[in-house]
Amino acid sequence: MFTFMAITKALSDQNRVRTLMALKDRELCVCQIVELLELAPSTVSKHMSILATARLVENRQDGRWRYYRLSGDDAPDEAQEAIAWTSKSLLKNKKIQQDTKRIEEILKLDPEVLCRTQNRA
Amino acid sequence: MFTFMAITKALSDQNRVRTLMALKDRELCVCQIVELLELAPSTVSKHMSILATARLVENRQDGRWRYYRLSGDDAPDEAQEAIAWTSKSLLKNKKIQQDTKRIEEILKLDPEVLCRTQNRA
DNA sequence: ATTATAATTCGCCATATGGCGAATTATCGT
DNA sequence: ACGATAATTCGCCATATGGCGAATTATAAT
Repeated sequence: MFTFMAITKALSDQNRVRTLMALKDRELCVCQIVELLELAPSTVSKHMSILATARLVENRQDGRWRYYRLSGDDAPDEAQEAIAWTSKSLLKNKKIQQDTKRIEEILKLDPEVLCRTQNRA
Repeated sequence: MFTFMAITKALSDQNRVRTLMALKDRELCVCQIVELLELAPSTVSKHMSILATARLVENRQDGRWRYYRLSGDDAPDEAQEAIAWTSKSLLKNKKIQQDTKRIEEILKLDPEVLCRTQNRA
């Protein structure tokens, strides 16, 4: 029950769902997600930790960057099925498709340059 | 997106999820759900309206009683799949199984008597 | 070593949410 | 018609949540 509720709570915020869908075909580092959602890095970080606690995403560290990706076979069945259900439900969604296009633009940018401007007060 | 978020928000509360699972094999009137969750009728009513807005449940009126049931084929695919995913995820869950037993007891009681005590201040 | 910087953690604020009881609405039984 | 009553709506309160900026941590580059 705890696992299941962690998943539904994680999915109950639109920005977290957008993030999850953004990770469908690729991994992204935090500053790329910041760019997509247009939120403060601290906010995105909190969102990612909620998604990670629900086992919907995993991450790897590469130097100063941390890359997030959708969880794979090692995640609980509930989480994998949640991802599948979410993907299926939102595949044709307009906002998600817009995000996909936006991500393509973001990926063209140099991450060095992208992050540079975000973390300053 | 709005439809999807309505569903995930509806599922993000444990009492609403318990209610949904309680409706798996039968319809229940509000006072029976009150008895199961041990919440005030007004609280349960609010929960039911959130579930109904998400199209996860439907209801019919029978005199003074209103019976809620899981949505069927007329509900959006997303809702039907949400119900299926939730059921599958929680089928073996202990708390849900306890609820099922409790409901069997509640169904033995006369609804007239059951409701009588609930709505008084 | 020192500086720069990607990400997280912390402290705070505004709003959303879940809970209750009182009041209201609608239906049933007399 | 009138009182009883199942359910909802309303008004309120306490807590949870999502947001930000400042401070902290950890790594990279000089």
